[in-house]
Amino acid sequence: MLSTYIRSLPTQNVKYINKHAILDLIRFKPGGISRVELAQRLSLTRAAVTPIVTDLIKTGLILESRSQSASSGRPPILLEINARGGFVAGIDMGATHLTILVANFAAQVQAEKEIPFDITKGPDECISQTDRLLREVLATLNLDLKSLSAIGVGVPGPTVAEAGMVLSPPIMPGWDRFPIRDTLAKLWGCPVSLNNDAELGVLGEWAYGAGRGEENLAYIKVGTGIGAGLFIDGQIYRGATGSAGEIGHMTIDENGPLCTCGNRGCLEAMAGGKAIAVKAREAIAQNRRTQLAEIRPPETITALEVAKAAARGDLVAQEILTEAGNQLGIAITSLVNLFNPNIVVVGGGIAQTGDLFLEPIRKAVLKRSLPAAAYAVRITTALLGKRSTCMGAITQAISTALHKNAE
Amino acid sequence: MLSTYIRSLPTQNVKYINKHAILDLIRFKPGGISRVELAQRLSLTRAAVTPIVTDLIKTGLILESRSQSASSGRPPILLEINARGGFVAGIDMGATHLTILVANFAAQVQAEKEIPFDITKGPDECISQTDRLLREVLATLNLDLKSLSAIGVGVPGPTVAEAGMVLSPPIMPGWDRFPIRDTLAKLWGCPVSLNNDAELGVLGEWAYGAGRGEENLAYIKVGTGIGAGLFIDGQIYRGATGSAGEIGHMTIDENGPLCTCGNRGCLEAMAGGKAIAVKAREAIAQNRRTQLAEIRPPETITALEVAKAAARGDLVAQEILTEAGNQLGIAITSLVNLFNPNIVVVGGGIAQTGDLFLEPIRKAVLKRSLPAAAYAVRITTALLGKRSTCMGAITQAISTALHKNAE
DNA sequence: CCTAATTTGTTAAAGTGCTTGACAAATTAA
DNA sequence: TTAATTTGTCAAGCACTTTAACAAATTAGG
Repeated sequence: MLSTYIRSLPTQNVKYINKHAILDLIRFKPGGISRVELAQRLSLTRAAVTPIVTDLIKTGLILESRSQSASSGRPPILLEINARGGFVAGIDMGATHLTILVANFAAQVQAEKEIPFDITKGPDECISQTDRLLREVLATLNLDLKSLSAIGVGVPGPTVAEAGMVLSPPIMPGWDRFPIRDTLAKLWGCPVSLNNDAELGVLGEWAYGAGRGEENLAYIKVGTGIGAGLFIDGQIYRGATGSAGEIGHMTIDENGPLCTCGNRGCLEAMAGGKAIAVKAREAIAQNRRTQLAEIRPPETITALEVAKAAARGDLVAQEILTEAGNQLGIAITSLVNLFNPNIVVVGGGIAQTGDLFLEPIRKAVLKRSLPAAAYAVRITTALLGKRSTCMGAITQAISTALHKNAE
Repeated sequence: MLSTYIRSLPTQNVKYINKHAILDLIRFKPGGISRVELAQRLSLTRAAVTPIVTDLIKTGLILESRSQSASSGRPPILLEINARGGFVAGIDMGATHLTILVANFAAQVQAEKEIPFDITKGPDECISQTDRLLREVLATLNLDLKSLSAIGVGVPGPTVAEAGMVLSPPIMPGWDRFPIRDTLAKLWGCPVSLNNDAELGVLGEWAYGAGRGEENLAYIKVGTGIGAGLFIDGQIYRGATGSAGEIGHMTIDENGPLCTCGNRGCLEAMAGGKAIAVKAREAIAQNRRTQLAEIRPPETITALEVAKAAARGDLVAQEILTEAGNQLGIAITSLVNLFNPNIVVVGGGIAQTGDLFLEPIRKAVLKRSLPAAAYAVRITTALLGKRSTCMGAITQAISTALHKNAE
């Protein structure tokens, strides 16, 4: 039992809670769900579900759709989110790229744009660049800002979601305590939510990706930095100060290379995007035979190009990736031992190389984790690819929009 | 928002839920709590609390007690658990020690006994030994098994709480899938709950120890093995298969000493009780000047004696503990970065050395963790000392007893 | 010492929103 | 066509809350 549910139920809220539970169940059930199934899943009676559903239909949030009857008996009426209810935007402000997605309330992507970006240029320039791109994307759909019901934003730093800002971010100079959410909300005139990119990554993969419906999942974002997002029991887990999942500065080798954080042998300094690029340049300097040597000047080599070369069969590139995968595997082992998740989703540009990168991770976990945890965990690449964070932002935004409209 | 509370509220249950929430709030508020405060904390009205409290008093689960009025106005009537409601037992089956506590429903310890123990002797012998000790403890109180309402048991291995057994435990040969809970429940004729010792450790420290009322806490048990228990949002966090918190086999040094699990440089192999004893023997073999050399034969030196010698000022012993603390610090850093807890409670025999062991841990965390997480986390020794696990078992048992009586 | 102010706890009426049980609707099977 | 089956709706009843008024027990102040 160990209840400790210091949680109560004023009757005022019970319809509210049931209504939102029904709404979420409809949202995250692909292909629609009937009233009967809603009742079963929520331990309610059909009679209790009916008026709530009627209410949601009247508000225009959900729609009825016919279904092919599977068994005998009256065929169920399927319920699904009204895609035409409105639009939301999801924005991924990465370290080196800015991605914006516009989707409808059913999370169907309507338009997408990505441009190079430099988060270190600070709030002023970055925000005006983001503003321009958002307007551009909207223009392609003949929409304007007024047609957006909510916007979700992801940034590569530890966020305080309630305050809408980042706190001492290692790779976002100039952004510390800048009121990001409020500035954007004022600029765009609609509700904005701000979250860490890895946190949104888990949310996206949980809602529409590889971790659909899992109870405990971790999302590892391998980019310039390395971060993890944790999802526990239907919620993003943020920890005491919102910095949970900071896997990037886990010590892998006490005598390893110097990290930007001042310590030695951090995961990020050994297997992050920059580290991979550095290793490629070192290989070239050692005159090793690799396609990467053709890139001129060598300073422009990025981790993504190493990944592409590896996919084409370049042995040196493959070796570099395997090594990085192995080191990431050590960190993920710790995560698996501590968190014991159902699934670990690896995302970020490099992860799209697939098994080449994943196999060393799987091997490390199988070798080092407790058997019970190691056999239970599935390790896969992000189903949403580089869109994980954006889709998480969109999930957030749709949450805001739907639950506001449901009152 | 990000509700995703796929949780519903049939009205049948609402009184049930409020009743149990009130009961738990009374349990875990030291010194009693008034109806008004209950109402405030649960967002209910006083009028809703009154009949529930009346009900609990009638059942004999709680009592009213006068309070000195603090401010003007009618003084509140404080409510507390009826200590005379009954008795429970908490049993800590450790690797080398067996501890049994008997307490009343207010978690006040009535009797305690500890004997040397060897979990590797398997279920048959261990259970009959435990049975004997329990009867002994009860005899000192003039009680018998019939007077116990519930019993909580902790074991040093990964448990499946619902099944009441352990799964592939590394240090419990012969116990794999043995129906521990059901065997004991039949033997003793009362409800038994089975949990991992570190999990019960967090629960104990959260309920009555150093982590009282914290939202996120981790308890690190340093004994023969090293394990962590995680407490999140009012609940023990168990993960997908119940093996969350397995910190003992985190890799600290890829080239370190061989661990019983087959890998190299696991935390347990470097900073666990056995590793500390081995280091002490090595120091003696090197003829270093230490009080530990007086122990004959050297094979009998234990980690606890190293800790005692360190407390008396023995420099070699202090050096060994500092080194272990440093290595534990590396692992705790990973935990802090991943979990971002409010507090980390270090327990187990060695931890009682206090700051000598804790300072290197604090230093490592401050140096290596993200500033936001490092400054937020408090690192302390277990307030309940070696009783943490037993008190967790008692907390469990009282939960079972109270919530069953409340229907 | 007495009254006002304040806070706690109780009670009855009203209201919310569930369940129960009966029934209508829409299909397949025979 | 009828029976069986399953889905969805409706009205009555009921559980449990809130609202609002009041009783109780104290302190503060004249």
